[in-house]
Amino acid sequence: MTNLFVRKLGLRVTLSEEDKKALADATRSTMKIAPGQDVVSEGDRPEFAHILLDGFACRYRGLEDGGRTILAYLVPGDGCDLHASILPRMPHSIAALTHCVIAQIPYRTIKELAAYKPNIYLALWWSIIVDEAMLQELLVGLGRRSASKQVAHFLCEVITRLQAVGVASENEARLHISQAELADTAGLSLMHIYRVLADLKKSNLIKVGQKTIIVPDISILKRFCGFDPGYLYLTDDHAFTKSESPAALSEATKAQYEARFGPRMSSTP
Amino acid sequence: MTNLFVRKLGLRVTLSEEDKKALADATRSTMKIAPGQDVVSEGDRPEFAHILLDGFACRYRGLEDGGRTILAYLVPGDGCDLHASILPRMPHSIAALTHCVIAQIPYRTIKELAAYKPNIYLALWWSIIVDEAMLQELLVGLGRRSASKQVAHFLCEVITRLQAVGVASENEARLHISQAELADTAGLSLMHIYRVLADLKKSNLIKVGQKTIIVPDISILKRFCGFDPGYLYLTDDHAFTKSESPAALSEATKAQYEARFGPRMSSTP
DNA sequence: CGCTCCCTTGAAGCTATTCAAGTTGAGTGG
DNA sequence: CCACTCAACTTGAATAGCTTCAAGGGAGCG
Repeated sequence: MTNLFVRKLGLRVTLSEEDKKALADATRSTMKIAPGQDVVSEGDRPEFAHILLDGFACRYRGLEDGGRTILAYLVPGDGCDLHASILPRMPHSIAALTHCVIAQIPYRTIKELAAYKPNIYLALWWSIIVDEAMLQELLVGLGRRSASKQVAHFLCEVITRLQAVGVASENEARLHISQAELADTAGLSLMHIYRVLADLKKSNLIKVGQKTIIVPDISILKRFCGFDPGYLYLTDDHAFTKSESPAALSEATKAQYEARFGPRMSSTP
Repeated sequence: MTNLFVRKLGLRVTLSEEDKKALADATRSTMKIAPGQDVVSEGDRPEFAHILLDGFACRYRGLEDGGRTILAYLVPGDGCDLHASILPRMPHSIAALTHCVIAQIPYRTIKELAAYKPNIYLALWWSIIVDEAMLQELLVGLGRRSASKQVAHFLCEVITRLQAVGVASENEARLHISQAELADTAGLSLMHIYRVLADLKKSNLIKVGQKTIIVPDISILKRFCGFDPGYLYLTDDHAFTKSESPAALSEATKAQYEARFGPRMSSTP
């Protein structure tokens, strides 16, 4: 019944069985996307939110010169465009990097869930915040870290997120990312990425194959680039938020809502 | 009664008089911050949201080596940390760059406003989205644009945002930013920023003074770097969102929810 | 008047890009 | 199963872009 999306949201907010069921229901209708295909394209009018249930995808912006900048990688359980519903058109595209299974949810449903289920509202809020935090981390690294540490840091981030949903093992990880994709992410040229990867390979931090990067020992890579996963909020450091909010807020919000708009049922006699 | 914060939120969502009053009330208590001082520091426990009502500030992350990366500039009317309430501690600092007037709002109040007032909820949502969009734009530029266009683009963004709240004129703009601050934003060295600015100066696109950059003709600068302000959502391109959402949402959502999950009140007899 | 912070200047050196070939590997059709 | 093809990876050399180091000048502030 529960899928990776539900599991991921549940990492940061305590969801009731009812919440979980509602989310699982909403993500029931899925579709398959082939590698390289767009799930959503820049300029589309947003109607459905997309949830990546299996595979590996990215959020990117096309550029005038034909290139692209990858803004984020999406791992199973991630929302692709959860918070775009109020926009007149999509500001970025989503592309599948491997074979993907994707659930579609009409934005109406998202809005309903957010409006009536405070825990889900909170969980969605978390997901925006973490998205923004990842962007910030990328930005900080881009300016300040050396290219090889930046690439290593990025790999650590993706691996950590994969581990959080149970898709990567503790020690070794294998990512299906091409060097061209990495170049589009880091804002470096393909050539330079190649040389950076060659260095990392020489230091035995990674192994490289066709569209594949293998990290034999993740903890060593983390030490190399000083990776601190705090900004992903995948652990229970923020537990006080978890305990403070869900039950308390849901009752309070309900009461507040009714105070303002009148009782729900009785308003339509 | 209405201040720049209210005005700014009102750019993207139609606020009722009641909404405006509530927001104006919430931002009544203000404080002054001297240039260079932190308004909020990394690691603080979030209790109050801060709104910049006058002056110029930035959001930044400190680095191990003593440097910093500036993640965003804040202009009058901007929220500094509106959406951080659920975090256990602040992931970044806010610093005043000039003399600033700042309003404090307890996060409880924000949550209440968001819960009771759908328009305010929407307006806050917009502000997160635009924050993220600005980060994305920075990231795209950092990788792909030449240093001088990147700096020019950044200047255009800040000026456009100042114009939106009526703090900058149509033609000329004067920004109180030091070259060191620009360097921390663009992830470039101070020297290089200097040379980039020297180039822009030579092309008569800007004038440079002490902690001051003057743009004599903004439209020329925009043309130079191909600035498209769409991502700031300051115009009425997205007007359909404005009219569709506020009132409609609450009624429609209510009905939809009940159609889907059954009546609420009667489920607990 | 002297201090400090900021902007200005020059030169040397490293980092990343560009251009121009090659090589390898996976998938395809004969 | 083998040749063919295309995409991805590999290599080297030349160049542009950015950084670092070092040092001098000018504006504002006490």
